[in-house]
Formats: sequence, C-alpha cells, structure tokens
Amino acid sequence: MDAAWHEHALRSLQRAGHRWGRARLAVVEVLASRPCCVTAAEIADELRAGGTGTGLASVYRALELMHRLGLVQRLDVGDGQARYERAQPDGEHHHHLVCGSCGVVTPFEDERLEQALDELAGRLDLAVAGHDVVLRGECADCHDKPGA
Amino acid sequence: MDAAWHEHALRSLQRAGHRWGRARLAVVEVLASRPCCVTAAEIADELRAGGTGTGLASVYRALELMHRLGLVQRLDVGDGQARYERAQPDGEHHHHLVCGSCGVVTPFEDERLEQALDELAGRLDLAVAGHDVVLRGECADCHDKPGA
DNA sequence: GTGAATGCAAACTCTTTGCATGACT
DNA sequence: AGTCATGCAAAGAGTTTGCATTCAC
Repeated sequence: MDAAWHEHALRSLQRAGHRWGRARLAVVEVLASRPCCVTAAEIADELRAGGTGTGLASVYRALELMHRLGLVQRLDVGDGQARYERAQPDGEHHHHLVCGSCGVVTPFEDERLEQALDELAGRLDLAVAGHDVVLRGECADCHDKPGA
Repeated sequence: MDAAWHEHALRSLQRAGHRWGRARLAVVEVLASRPCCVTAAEIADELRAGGTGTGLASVYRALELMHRLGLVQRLDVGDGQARYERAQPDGEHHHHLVCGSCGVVTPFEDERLEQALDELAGRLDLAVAGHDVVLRGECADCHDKPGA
C-alpha cells in the first residue's frame, strides 16, 4: 500500500477542483495497493468483491481523469485491454515483461536502459515526455512446463 | 518498396501452405511499400482507393496470419487501434515516437538502446523474444504551433 | 442547496467469426 | 475439381457517453 501516492493522488484531485466520490476513492485505493498494472475490469471486480458497488463506467472515468492529471500511467501490452498503474510524482517508474504464453505482466527496472533512453531523448526532435518499454517472451513458469 | 521483404513474405506464406489470394497479395504489397506502421483501416482505405475491393475482415485475417508467421510486427501505441509493419527476417527493427498532440507515429533507431536491451535480456528469468519501445512526447510540428 | 459524481444502459469503435460465394493450385 | 481464401454481415469485447439519481461540499 503506497500511502504517499495515495495522499498525493487525493491532494492532486482536490487541487484540480474535483470531489472525492465513492468511486474515485475506491479506485485510488486499489491503485495504491497494487505494485504494477491492472485492467479496469480487474479494478471493478476487486471492488465488487469488496462489497463496493462501483460501476465499470465510473472506474473508467476515474482512471481517465487521473491519467489526465498525471497520477496514473496507462499501458497497452497488445491484448486488447488497457492497463493502469500509479505514476510516482518523482518520475520513478518501471517497465514490463509480458509472457506470450500465459499473458502475465511483470515489472522490472534497469538503470542502464533508462540512461540509454535519457541520452536518446536529448538527441531527438521530439520533446520526449515519457517512454514505455515492453519485453516479450516466455516467463520462467511457462518455460518449465511447455504444455501451457 | 521493400522488394526483399515482399518476396520473403510470399515465399513464407507459400512454404506454410497458404495461397496467394487477392487480399493477401494486396496487404503484402501495402506493407512492403510502407516504412513504418499502418492500421488495418488505413490498409483497407488504401486498397479501396486503389480500386481493389478488399474487405476489412480479409485485411485483419491476412495481418493475423502474417503476424503468426513472424512476417509482421504488431504495435499498440494506446490509441485504441493496432498498427502493423513488416518484420525483417534478419531481426533488424526500429522503435517509435508518438506525438501526444497529433498522434503521428515516427520510427527511430538507436544502437545504444538496443545494446542496453540485449544486455538486459541476458540477465532476466524470462526468455526474451522481442521488445517494443515507445517514446511519447510532442513532435517538432506540434511544438512549433501550440494551437493544435 | 447546488453542481459535480455515480451508475446503469445504450452507443460506439475496433476486431473477430459465420457462412455462402468465388478463386488459386 | 477440390479446397482454401474472400467478402459481407453479424457478433463480440473493450471503452465511452447520455441521463436521471445520489452525494460531496
């Protein structure tokens, strides 16, 4: 549970003139509790299981707003659904490994990769605001049991 | 027009036991002529403009098949539609810059980035089969005219 | 009390699938 | 000639939007 991000998110929402409705609070809660990305449906399922009757549309609306405010990062691994995870205010972030067999998404960090990306960004015409890296392959579990 | 890839694609399709129907030939043609990624709808539009009455479903089927055969790479920049581009048999590839304002996707290559990714892949549990890098920002055109 | 947030359902977009027709080998 | 590919239309999945109700301030 990332309490710092939780507070940061609520504060940012408030400063931008938004209220803390039930759905928004619930979504902030889920994202603060997750180290890596989640789909909108997963969030809605978790909230439904937790007893909170939060509609999928409200989850999407909360995510879209928080993405616009820079509180949430959106990620697309190519399976037809978007994933969302909290964005740290200090710019700290990770990237993702995607298993082509089971679809599991795992986070990783790499300093040298970030250095290469930073150095590259400086050389480009484009004003680079961010970057996503997705590594595709087969995770250790799937590699061991090829039957999957 | 990448004639080498064009021939490679047709040969691979044939070797895999597939015919060269009108739609497949047309899709191969378009991909061979494009240096970077295209959406399925763009391919269908281009074919419609060119007089070939190719259905969108056939475009998707051709792309899916060629993706499965490793002839085509699929890319998702997060705008809700998939993009496809030819995959070189020798593994040569580029990555993409996405402008957040106009949505334009531009290719780039970077040797140091590839080195960092290769070195990283060797250190991971996952058997890495490929990677995608997407840089997000504002392209030179949009940066000059903030009205967009 | 007022206006924003929520939830449901309908709409929308992209993609996939079913099936009859047409085309490649 | 036989089988696979194509095209249209319908289905499917994820996401967005409209609108009445509820809730935060």
